[in-house]
Amino acid sequence: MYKPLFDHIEKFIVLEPSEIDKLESTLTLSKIKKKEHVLEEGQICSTIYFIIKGCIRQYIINSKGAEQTLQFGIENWWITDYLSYHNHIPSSFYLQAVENTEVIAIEKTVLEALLIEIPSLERYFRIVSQKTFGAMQMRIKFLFTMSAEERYHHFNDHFPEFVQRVPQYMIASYLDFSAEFMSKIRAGKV
Amino acid sequence: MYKPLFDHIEKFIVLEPSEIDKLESTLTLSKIKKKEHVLEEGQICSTIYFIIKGCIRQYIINSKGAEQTLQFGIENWWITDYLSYHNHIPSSFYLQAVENTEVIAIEKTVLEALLIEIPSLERYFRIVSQKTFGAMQMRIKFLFTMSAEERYHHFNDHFPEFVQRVPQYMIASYLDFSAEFMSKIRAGKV
DNA sequence: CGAATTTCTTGAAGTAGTTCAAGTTTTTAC
DNA sequence: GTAAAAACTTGAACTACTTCAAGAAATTCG
Repeated sequence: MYKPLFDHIEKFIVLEPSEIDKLESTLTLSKIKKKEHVLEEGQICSTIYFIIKGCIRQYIINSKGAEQTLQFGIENWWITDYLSYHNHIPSSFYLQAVENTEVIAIEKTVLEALLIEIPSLERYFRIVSQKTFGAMQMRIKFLFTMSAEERYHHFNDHFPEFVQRVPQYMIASYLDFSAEFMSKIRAGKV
Repeated sequence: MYKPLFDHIEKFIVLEPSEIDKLESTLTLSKIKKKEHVLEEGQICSTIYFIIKGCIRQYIINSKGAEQTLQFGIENWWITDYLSYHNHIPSSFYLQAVENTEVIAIEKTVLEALLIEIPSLERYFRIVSQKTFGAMQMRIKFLFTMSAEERYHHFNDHFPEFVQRVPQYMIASYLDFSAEFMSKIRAGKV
C-alpha cells in the first residue's frame, strides 16, 4: 500500500528493517476527490504530500481572477508549499487534486519526529529536494528561452501521456500562455 | 574566515566541536575574479559553491546569442547546477562571478564524505534546499502574474542595494524583459 | 439517458513587449 | 589620464502574444 514510497526512498538510501516498520506504522493514506483542495491561499501549509496515484496541481488566482497553474505533481512526487511550510507563513497558493488522488499526507510535526528517529531520511529528502530544484532551474530556462509554440511542443514531446491526462487550459497556463493560443498552436494556426 | 558559513549552518543545526574542526580542516577558500567562470555550458558540474563575499550569476546563451541571467547568488547563498551535479550530465548553464568573489568551493566527492562523517549536515542541506525551492516557487509566481513594470518595481523595492550593485541588463534578463525596456521603465516612459 | 457543466475552438481587434540602430554616458585598464 | 570597452538610453517599426465574445464539442452526473 505504501510500496511506491518505499521504492522511491530506496532509490536513494538504505533503511533498516526497524526503520521500515517505524515508518510504516506512522504513515496513513488519504484519498482526495477530483477538484478538492488540500491547501488554499492564506492558509498555513503544515503538511507534505507524497502522491501514490493521481495528480495534484499548485495554482494561484491572478489579478484578473483567472487560475494559473504553476506546478503539477504526479505519482512518486512530493508536493507542498515549502515557503509556507518552513516559515510558517500564509500560503500564496492553492493545492488541488486534478483527478481522484491518493496521497500519503505527513504533518510537519510527525515528519520532524520521523527525521529525528530515522536520520537517514534527512539524506533522502535532501537529495530529492536538490534534484527537484535542478528540474526547476531547467523549467526557468525553458520559460525564458523558448517561444510559446516551442514550449508546447517540447512539453508534448516529453510528456505525451500527461498532456492527454489533464485539461488543456491547465497545461496552457503551466506553460505560460493562454488556452486560446494553445488551441491555435494545436490546430497549426500559428 | 569561514565564519559566514558556520553562522549560516548554526541557524539550522547544532554542530559538535569535533565536527566544527573536521569541517574547518576540510574547507578551502577560493577567489574568483570578476567575469571569471566556475562552470561553462557542456561541462559536468561537480562542485557546489558557498558565497562568502561577492556575487555569482547563473546564465545561459539563448538562440539569438544573447546572455540571459537565470539566477543570482550573493553572500550566504549556495549555488551550483543541481541537475548536472546530481545526474552527472553536461550542464546547460554558465556560472560566472559578477564581482570579485570569494567562495568556499566543495567538490562533490569531498562533500559526500563530509555528509557521511557529519550526518547532521544532511539536515542542514535539506532545510536550505527546501527553503530555496520555496523561494523559487514564489519567483515563478511573480514571473507569471506580474507585468514587466510590476516585476521591476517589486524587485527594486525588495532589493534596492542589489539593483545598484550589478549591471542593469543582467537584472532585466533575470526579470525576463529586455535591457531597453528596463531603461524605459526607469525613465517612466512606459 | 438527457441536461448541465466543463472544456475546446475560432476570428478579429488590441497591446505589452521586442528588435534594431544610433548616440550618450560610465567604467575599466594600461 | 586618456583610450577603449562596457553599459545605458531613445525612438520607430514590428510581432508574439492576449483578450473578448460566441459557438461547438466533450464530459459529468442525477
